[in-house]
Amino acid sequence: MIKAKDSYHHGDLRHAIIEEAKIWIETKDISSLSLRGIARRLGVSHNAPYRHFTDKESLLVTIAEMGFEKLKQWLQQVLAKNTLTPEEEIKALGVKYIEYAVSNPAYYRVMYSAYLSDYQKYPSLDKAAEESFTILIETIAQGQKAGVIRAGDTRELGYVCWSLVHGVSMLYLERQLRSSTIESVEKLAKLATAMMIEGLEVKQES
Amino acid sequence: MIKAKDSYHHGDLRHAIIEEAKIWIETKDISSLSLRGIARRLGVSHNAPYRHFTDKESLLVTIAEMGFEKLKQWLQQVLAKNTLTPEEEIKALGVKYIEYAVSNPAYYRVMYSAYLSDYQKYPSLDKAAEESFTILIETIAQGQKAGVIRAGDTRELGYVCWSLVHGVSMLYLERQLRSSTIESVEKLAKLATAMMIEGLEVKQES
DNA sequence: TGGTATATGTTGCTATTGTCAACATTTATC
DNA sequence: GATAAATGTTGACAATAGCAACATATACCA
Repeated sequence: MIKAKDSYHHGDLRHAIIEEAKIWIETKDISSLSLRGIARRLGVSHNAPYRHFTDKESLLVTIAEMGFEKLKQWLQQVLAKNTLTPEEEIKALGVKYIEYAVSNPAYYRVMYSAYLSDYQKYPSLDKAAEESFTILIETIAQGQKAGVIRAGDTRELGYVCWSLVHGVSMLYLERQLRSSTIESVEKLAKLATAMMIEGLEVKQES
Repeated sequence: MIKAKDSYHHGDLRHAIIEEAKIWIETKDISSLSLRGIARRLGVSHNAPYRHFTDKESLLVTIAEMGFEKLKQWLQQVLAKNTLTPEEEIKALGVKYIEYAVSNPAYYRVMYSAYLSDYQKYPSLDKAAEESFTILIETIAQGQKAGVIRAGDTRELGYVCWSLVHGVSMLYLERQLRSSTIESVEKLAKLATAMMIEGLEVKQES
């Protein structure tokens, strides 16, 4: 979205900056992202972005927050079905999580890219991240209450699940999984979550 | 290691640069790393590092390679015991992997920090990464041969294990696991690998 | 309707960085 | 001991983040 040549005001610069940043991060990478570069592409002056974001980091924080918001929505879609057992739900959440990361690489990279290691500095970002994690935690807790998921610190079990899907997502996005396609990640996601569930289930005495 | 004030040559600048970079990445973060900053701290001119590294990326590549070398050594220590069952071995590899990441944050961050997404560009780095992964793969393959680990694409099973331990490592290093200490990660590592093994084991008919 | 405050954009500046080229000094080699 | 190679320095340029001062459009209010 380039500024109309003759108008002084862009009209929706804030939004345009965010979109352009997402495209940049998706097609190039986050480390090369520059506010001036974005401004140039949008046909505005090099300082125009500073009217909408106090600095580069604040743009990234905004994008990360949007990303967590969207992730939360994706995960909530899984729960909305309301026809799944707790185990199926956890599995479906895991698969959905990876699908989200694969489908929204720019968001996911910003959310977890070490550029924002200090989440504490941004309470609203911290809250957004925690809220999407809470969806998983509560589902696990329900499974525990129903007696189908192993007892133990719910948050810790949640960390294990989260680590798994985060690992798959990151390794895929950073191209560490050799010659992997979207389809093969999808397959990997199903395998990984299926295996994880076995570790989560209550064991029968044999 | 600062240069002796009166000597023209540093003596071991290449090594000093690497060490300084590791300290920087450990105490600050990778995105703020600068060659000029390192040179300044070492008391040499801003261009001295270019006699040892063609550019900033090549320094990072060197560090990443060293990191994979060291990781390989850590993992091989587990196999060296030679007293474990395949399942125990896989579990121990997972725990060791996370211990490595936690104990060598600078290495681990450089190895997986998205600054080097193009591993293909650096064959020796690519090779080093693949070699440490191979240790896991071969252990899983042995377990499959022994009939204790589930059948299936060995590499894919390896990806699942790797994703899990990578996820734990990254989330810890990027401070996403709230109020977690080294001890709590250690505990998390054991739980995660124990759960993973249950997903890997061959199922008895019940 | 007109006038002023506010939001939004621009221009120009400084400091920092990566990197190149040219030059200096030391060390190695024959 | 002379010359080549390795290592370090100085000085440049371009790009970037971000500040300050200024310009223009828009919103709002009497």
